[in-house]
Amino acid sequence: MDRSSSDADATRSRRATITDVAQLAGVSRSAVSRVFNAQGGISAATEERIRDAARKLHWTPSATAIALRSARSRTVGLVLNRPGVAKDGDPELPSGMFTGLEKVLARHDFGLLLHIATSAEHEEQTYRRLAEARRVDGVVLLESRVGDTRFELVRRLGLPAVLLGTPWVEDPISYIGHGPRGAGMREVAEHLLELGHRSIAAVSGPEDYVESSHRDRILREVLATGGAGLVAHHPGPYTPVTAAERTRAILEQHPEITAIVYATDEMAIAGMATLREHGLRIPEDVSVVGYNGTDIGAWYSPALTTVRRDVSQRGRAAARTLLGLMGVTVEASDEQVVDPELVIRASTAPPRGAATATATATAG
Amino acid sequence: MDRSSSDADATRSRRATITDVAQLAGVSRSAVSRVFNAQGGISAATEERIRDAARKLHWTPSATAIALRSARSRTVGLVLNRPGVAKDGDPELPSGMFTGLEKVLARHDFGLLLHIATSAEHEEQTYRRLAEARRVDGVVLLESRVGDTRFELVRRLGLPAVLLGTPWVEDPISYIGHGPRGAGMREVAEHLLELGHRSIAAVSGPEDYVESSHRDRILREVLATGGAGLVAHHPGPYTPVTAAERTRAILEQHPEITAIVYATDEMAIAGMATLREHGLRIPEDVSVVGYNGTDIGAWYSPALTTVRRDVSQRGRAAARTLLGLMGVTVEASDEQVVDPELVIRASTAPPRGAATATATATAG
DNA sequence: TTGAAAGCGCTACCAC
DNA sequence: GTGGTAGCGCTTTCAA
Repeated sequence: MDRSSSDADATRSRRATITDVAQLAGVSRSAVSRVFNAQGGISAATEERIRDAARKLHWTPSATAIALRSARSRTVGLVLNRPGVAKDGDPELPSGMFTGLEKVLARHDFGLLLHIATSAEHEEQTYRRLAEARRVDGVVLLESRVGDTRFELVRRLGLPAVLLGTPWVEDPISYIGHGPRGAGMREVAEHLLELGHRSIAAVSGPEDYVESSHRDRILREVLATGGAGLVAHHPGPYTPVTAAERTRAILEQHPEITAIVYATDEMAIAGMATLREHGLRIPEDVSVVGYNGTDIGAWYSPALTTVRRDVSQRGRAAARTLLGLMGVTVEASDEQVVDPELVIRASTAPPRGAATATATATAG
Repeated sequence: MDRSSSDADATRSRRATITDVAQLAGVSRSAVSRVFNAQGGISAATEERIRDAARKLHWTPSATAIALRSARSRTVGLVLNRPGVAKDGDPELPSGMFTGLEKVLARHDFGLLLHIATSAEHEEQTYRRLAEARRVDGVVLLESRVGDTRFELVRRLGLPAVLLGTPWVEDPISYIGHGPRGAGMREVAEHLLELGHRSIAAVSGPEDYVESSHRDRILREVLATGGAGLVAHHPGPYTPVTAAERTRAILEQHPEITAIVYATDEMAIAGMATLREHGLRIPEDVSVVGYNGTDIGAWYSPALTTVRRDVSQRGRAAARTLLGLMGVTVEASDEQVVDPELVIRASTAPPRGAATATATATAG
């Protein structure tokens, strides 16, 4: 092969760099840089020539070079802890949240790096690696846990972080809390009280999840205030299978309950199947409430009463906060924080033979 | 503030670089580099000193610097097209797939960069940006469409890519196909035929999705072979709401149908609600089949017959292929490709008054 | 077995 | 307004 003729090819195939653009435009590299960083101090004519050259060469500044130069990767990390992956369970990704996060990050030209850890150690190691290799400028923390060591960890690593949830103890970390009103559980409790329920069970999330235990606490408190009791409380993983098991346990130990509150819609659906197996009708014999409805419960029969949250909005808020922490000037948002909303459908009704408290309670 | 004393602080707080490690170990930077790249040619004693120094300084090579130096970012991009985001629908992320992808990528120290586009143009622009800014070394393409322009695009951009699906036309792109057997639809069709169904409807995915149309084609062919007909075919988006609407349309125009095949479990659940509204019982009056069961259908009443696929495995396969394309030596996998599996549950049964073909058909 | 030095693509400081 | 140049943290010849 003729070596000299391949030169042209090489030149053509190699990705353009700022030097190529400068050359084509007949200016220095600094000039090109200035144009693309909107620093001014370049005449309109020159700028035009430079932009032309860049366009012709399909040139865009190399993210990598900029990252090295500025010591910022313009990337945010997200580590999901999904032990289930090991046995190939289906670790549902909180998609609404991703959407919200990504939307805001992309607008500021930040990328979202996704990692999935399969154990606590693996998780910690992942954060450590991301930080030490300087692959990310900050991280989003999900699923706040009791005894969570991640806040301390990211602090030690010097990694800006935002928690989507509420820390288990007072902590200087930035967070998007689940709100003071029990993330909608107050409304759930009041709804059940109004219907006349007095013996209620909860099939909730893991005990060491801050939000889950917060939801339980509010539920218990509000029920107590209304003269009712949370007579059975079964925390556990967010899986339908175990929800079915826990439902069975409740029916054996507390046949008197007239309503069950589940931690997710999927769990509620599994629970309803179990209730049916035991010959119980919904809502005539037992009322059922889900959580975080992705509308799937609406199609169930009976349609599932649930709590709906705008997780996408929470994602957006987290992204804005994190960008701020990383020193990016982010537009002030006039976005209202939307409270969780109780969606009353057909799976809740007054218990059998209850004095219908509804009439009096609803007045007002 | 005493300027000279702050020097020590600065030294301490600044992240360590390879130079710091070299200095502490009393060697040159090249020596450090060689140790961490397992290039050999370094005496055991020196290596020990270097590793000690690195440990003491918490030093890990900067991913950014390596990226610049090697012109590879060790990152893979994934662009999801979810127009629904605009109206804040819930664009479900194929979580199993992510898990599979990430698992293999992480093992090779590759990151997964997630982007969500809200339109075809936005999508194309995203790929372009990722490529031109050299943020990724390759991309994973999802949801193969008829008339898909992405293969051509990534080729022009010089971006290694793997498609999770089958290209709409013969194309040199690497792909993890949906398999020759109709992604499980052959089994669905045979199952319905055996039960004795002859008038069947399909509420399927978008017409321009390759996999969806492939599934429909196989369904139609196998049914025809068995002397049955796909009398109604309603493609559309993967949303429960429209599935309900399409179910209504089918009932009006083709009251004779005895089975409906849905594109997803969620759509099937919405469809079943609609069937019930019309006073039809499942499976006595109409049999229903879902797809891609995330087990949620198992808890429905009646439990939903569906097709189960190991999407996580497909994700792993895609990651391996892509890594190969990017020049990473990836361990040969002995992982078997698992065929989609028909999961027969309670939502399918012989049609009313059908000669039970089951006995004869199943024999063998 | 080890070190010196060039250079990856870019920005920012300092000249002119 | 514009150009020259040092240097971000690393790898990789080439020499010793």
